[in-house]
Amino acid sequence: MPRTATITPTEEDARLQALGYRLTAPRRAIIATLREAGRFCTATQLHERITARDVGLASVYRTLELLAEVGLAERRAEVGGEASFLYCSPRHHHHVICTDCGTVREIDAAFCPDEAVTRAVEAATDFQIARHTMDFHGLCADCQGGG
Amino acid sequence: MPRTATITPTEEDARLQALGYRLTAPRRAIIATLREAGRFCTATQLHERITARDVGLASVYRTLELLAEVGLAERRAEVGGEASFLYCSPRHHHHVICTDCGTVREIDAAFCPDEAVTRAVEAATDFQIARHTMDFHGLCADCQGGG
DNA sequence: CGCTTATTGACACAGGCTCTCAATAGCCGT
DNA sequence: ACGGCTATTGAGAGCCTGTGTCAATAAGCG
Ligand SMILES: [Mn+2]
Ligand SMILES: [Mn+2]
Ligand SMILES: [Zn+2]
Ligand SMILES: [Zn+2]
Repeated sequence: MPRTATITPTEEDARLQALGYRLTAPRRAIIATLREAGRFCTATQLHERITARDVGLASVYRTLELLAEVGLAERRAEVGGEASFLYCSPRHHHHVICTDCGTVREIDAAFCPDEAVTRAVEAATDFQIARHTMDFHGLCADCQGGG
Repeated sequence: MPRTATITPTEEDARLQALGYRLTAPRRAIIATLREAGRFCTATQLHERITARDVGLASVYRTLELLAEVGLAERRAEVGGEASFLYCSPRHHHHVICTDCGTVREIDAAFCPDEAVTRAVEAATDFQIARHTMDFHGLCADCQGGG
């Protein structure tokens, strides 16, 4: 029996480690906070939100940069010049984004465009398609009620 | 017969005008340059590229902001904090983006996800889907040859 | 062809993001 | 478990993108 609660490394943590990056407390905090947010977050927002430990703002930026590089986060341009980041699970997936409250939910590859579509695009463009993105925008269940 | 070459307002120019915005020389230059680039461009890049007239950098920023607002451009976050803009035609369309040289080509709505897919996403998520985005990434014809 | 006023360009300025560097803490080998 | 190597961190200075201000200009309209 484990004496103390074993800190189970999440799947994302493991991925970072596999790529040779050190699994540090600040990184864990940032990743967890971003994942639990379930929406696009700015570095400042995450920095304010992390309370368990004193994480420097520069480290938040550095980690977000790293996550985007590795594919665990998606960077988006925000009006006002401040970038936003969304947590992305390691698996291929797509997004459903609420246009009202900003909530994001992942949907799995079952909804991917048919292989035939990709072939058709290749035929029409002479591109050699390697990957795709697809997002759906609309109102989440909570935001459909009120005006 | 026209004595001088009539400057035909492009479809985008007309759209701006219809929305009550004035069709100025700087705006035309910026739009034309962005459209002809056929790729994501930063404000600085566009500013350097516009030679026909002396356009202020602030005006480039303002126009790009306007275009994004109206739907004639798509804003993207770039590594390094500088935002990039891609010209987007007024019609609904999707993108094929070269992962090597950055060239972007539009493909039309014929490749849209089937209506049934959108319905399935709605059923799976309880969202009310209003619109979607879909981009394909791969190598353009020119970039497939060499390594 | 003038009048009205949206738009421009220059420049000052704000704030997001990065760089530097000494201190800290993962990770590995023992 | 312990110690060493070095990636990583946090603080703060500094850079650079992007915005606000304002007088001058020009688009649109009668
Ligand atoms: Mn995702
Ligand atoms: Mn487009
Ligand atoms: Zn919502
Ligand atoms: Zn290419």
